[in-house]
Amino acid sequence: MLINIDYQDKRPIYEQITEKLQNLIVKGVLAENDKIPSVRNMAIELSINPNTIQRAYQELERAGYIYTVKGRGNFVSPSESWKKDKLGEAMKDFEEKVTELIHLGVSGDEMHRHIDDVVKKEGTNND
Amino acid sequence: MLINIDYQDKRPIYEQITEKLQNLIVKGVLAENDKIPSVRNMAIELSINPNTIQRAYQELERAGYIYTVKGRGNFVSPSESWKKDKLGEAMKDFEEKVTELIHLGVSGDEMHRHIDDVVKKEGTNND
DNA sequence: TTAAGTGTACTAGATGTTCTAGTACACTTA
DNA sequence: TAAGTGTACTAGAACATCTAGTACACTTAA
Repeated sequence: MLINIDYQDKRPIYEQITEKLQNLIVKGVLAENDKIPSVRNMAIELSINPNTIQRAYQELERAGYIYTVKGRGNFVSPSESWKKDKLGEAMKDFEEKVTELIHLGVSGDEMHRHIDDVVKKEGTNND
Repeated sequence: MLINIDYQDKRPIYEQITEKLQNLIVKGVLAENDKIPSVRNMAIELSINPNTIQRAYQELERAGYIYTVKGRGNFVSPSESWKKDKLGEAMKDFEEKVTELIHLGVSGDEMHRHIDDVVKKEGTNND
């Protein structure tokens, strides 16, 4: 089971699928040009309507994370097509969070320490 | 006009109001025990239904940002009642963003520099 | 006491989104 | 040709959002 749906989550199903596949791609779990499950297979696997999967795949294609070949299936795009956008977004979110933490009284030093912790943890886990 | 509504925004109106008032409180624009506009006044000011404002205020009260006195109005809660929760949330989001940036190939040093930039900028602007 | 302003609760209905259901068609591959 | 694929369309159920209107209890000040 590649992904799973949280029915407690208030967000629409297609958005959950979009986000989870995006994460798998960004984190490298799904490699470039990997084939992802077909609309129909994924629908059966998750017990939801194929149209809902299709919508998720359309969003992913629009955002550059996958590309579609009619009659063959959907495949993971090379990172060049999404990395730049994703990086811009993530950097903006990052700065917003830093601003928020400052207003909540967190010092720059404390944030520096947290970053080092995460870097150390992530460095040992993967890649 | 304390806040304004973005009708292009896909999120519901009551959520926009909740978020914007939350920001005003966190950033200290609205001080502790300040009275915020009444449900009816805010509804007139924003040209929307009073019920929608009421819902936003209910969310804010539930989250501890304001307190309600029947017959008198709504007031900004002292920061003790929300600061801890908000800090926990913000710290979790922060670490998630750091993780994401690592996967996108951003180094810890680069993040450190960004933090210092934001700290410098925010330090000169307010408080 | 009275009037104005406040929060709260409720019903009803319009609107838009999400999701399902079903069907159909064009393409690729074996 | 058959199986598997993406795509497009209509129709309707279910749900959340928002508006509209009404009513009631409370606080404050005239």
